[in-house]
Amino acid sequence: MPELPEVEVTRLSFAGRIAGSTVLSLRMGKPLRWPLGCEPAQLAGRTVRGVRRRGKYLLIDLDRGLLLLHLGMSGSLSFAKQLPEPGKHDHFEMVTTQGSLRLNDPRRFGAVVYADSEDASVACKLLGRLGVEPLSDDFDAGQFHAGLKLRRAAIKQVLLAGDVVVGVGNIYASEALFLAGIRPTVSAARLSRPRAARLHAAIRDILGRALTSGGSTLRNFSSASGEKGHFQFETMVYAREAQPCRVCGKAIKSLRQGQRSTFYCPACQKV
DNA sequence: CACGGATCCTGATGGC
DNA sequence: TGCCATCAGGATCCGT
Repeated sequence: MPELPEVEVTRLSFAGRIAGSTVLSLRMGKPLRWPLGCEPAQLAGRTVRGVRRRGKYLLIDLDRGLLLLHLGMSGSLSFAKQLPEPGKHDHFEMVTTQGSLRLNDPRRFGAVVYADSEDASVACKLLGRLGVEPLSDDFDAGQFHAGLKLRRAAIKQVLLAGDVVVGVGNIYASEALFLAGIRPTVSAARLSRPRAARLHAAIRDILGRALTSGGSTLRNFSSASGEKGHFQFETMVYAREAQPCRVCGKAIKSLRQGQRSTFYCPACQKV
């Protein structure tokens, strides 16, 4: 569910409310993708300084150490002064003096990992290979083009890999490529500079607009304060197979790339 | 070493 | 509240 916009919407929905709190207790449910990496009780008494985002990771800074949270495919957070009784898919909960933060993640592809610092090996392993932040000033069209030139794989898969640019998942990869008029199967290395520049602009545009719309809620995504996203109503190609293109009217097609479905307009998107 | 595939897990959906 | 196959927003690891 969560790509960059959903993760950022989540962050914005609780960062201000949890900042400055003191951790009272931590509870882990069924195993997530990786072990927590410390004894839960060890974190009691620490202060929450704030919440940052890097790619699709949320970084909860403590006065000593930090927690790295990933929502995987099906994760969502809730933060409230009082939360209802935990359900079967609630696998992490941190009670603080200002409220409780809970991860609900049916598929358990998500993760909560403690690191002593961002330089600790666990953190480096998870964050070290991440590409540039697409909504930051560091995301430069020229450098993006140079990065793509080194990759022969299909542009859609290079976007998903996250080592050139982070945060673009399966929905927004299809959407950005539609906006840029680029067929998802084109080799990244073969994109001309102007086409790479169009894609650069399209990624910023699509992620920015999705963020403004509160993200996409396909199944059950909501922010940590329970707000649903509504960008799913604005998609041009994603999950619209056989429906008419909103621009030219031709039927949207789908294909599989690396076990993921891709959607595109055969007329608007050029090889 | 860049790439493609298998893999982790549960739930929803649709065909039979 | 049938059974089975397929698919789902991610990303790491492994073999080539």
